[in-house]
Amino acid sequence: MSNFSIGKLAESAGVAIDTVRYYERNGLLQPAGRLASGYRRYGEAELRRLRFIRRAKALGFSLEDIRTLLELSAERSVAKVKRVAQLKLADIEARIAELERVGAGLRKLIAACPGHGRAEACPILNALTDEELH
Amino acid sequence: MSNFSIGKLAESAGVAIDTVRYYERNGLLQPAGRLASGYRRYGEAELRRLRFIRRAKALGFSLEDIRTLLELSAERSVAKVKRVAQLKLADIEARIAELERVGAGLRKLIAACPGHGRAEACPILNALTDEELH
DNA sequence: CTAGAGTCTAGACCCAGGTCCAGAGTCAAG
DNA sequence: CTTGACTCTGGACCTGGGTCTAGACTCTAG
Repeated sequence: MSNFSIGKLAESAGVAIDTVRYYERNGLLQPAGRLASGYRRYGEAELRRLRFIRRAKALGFSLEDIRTLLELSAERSVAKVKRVAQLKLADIEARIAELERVGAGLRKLIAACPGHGRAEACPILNALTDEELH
Repeated sequence: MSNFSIGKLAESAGVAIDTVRYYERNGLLQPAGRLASGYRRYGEAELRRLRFIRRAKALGFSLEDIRTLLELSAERSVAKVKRVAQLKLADIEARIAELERVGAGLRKLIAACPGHGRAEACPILNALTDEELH
């Protein structure tokens, strides 16, 4: 262990090989060490870092956010990490609120639609056609 | 009224001129009538249609969805319109649920983070680094 | 008539986050 | 040694919903 190819790394972390190279190009992973042949070699540290990225993505962070988190993690800035997480949470909550708003509008229209009859009686079509919408 | 340029149409509907042409290219608007000069000319019907598109977008429909809605609207299929709306609502609700899940995870980590001290004591960093995350 | 505003087209470019490709070189098993 | 799997590179391509550009033409107010 602790000395494996990009294929093994990718498989262990559950991402595609191209993704690993993409992350390297974009500064999320340090440039990997190379064999004489030019093949990349990885150790446990890179695997941990790649898994960190995958988990952060699952928590809703963008790759840009994750670059920041990795820096903060390296400098062990707990306060800043917490702040970044709070901003991301606020962002997620805002997106939920917007979807709730839109969903509520749609739900109301659906409830009022008989589902048959004249198009003019369909509140959904009317909402899309009429002048006022919220 | 009922005979205006693309600029007037775009302004009346609250979209950009390029967007009007983009919609035409992508089948959301019928190819417009033309003057001898090649300039597009529009009437009230196109304005209504463009506003329909704008409102549907505000309700969370994709342009693909809207193409469908416009067809259904033309054939006055109230039942199908309602079905499309229900599918979209289900989609929105699923997105909300996913964001709720992610937000809850993040909120828990933030609440448990003291915001200072050793990096090892930061549950956010730990969650990103440790083996298990749901 | 002229200046300035409006419009035309095809096609490039933007965002994020990858994915895929060709052509060449390398590694490991048998 | 051979064969098949693996890896390398740079660059093109993808999604969705537009946005912008260049260069040419047209329309309108004064």
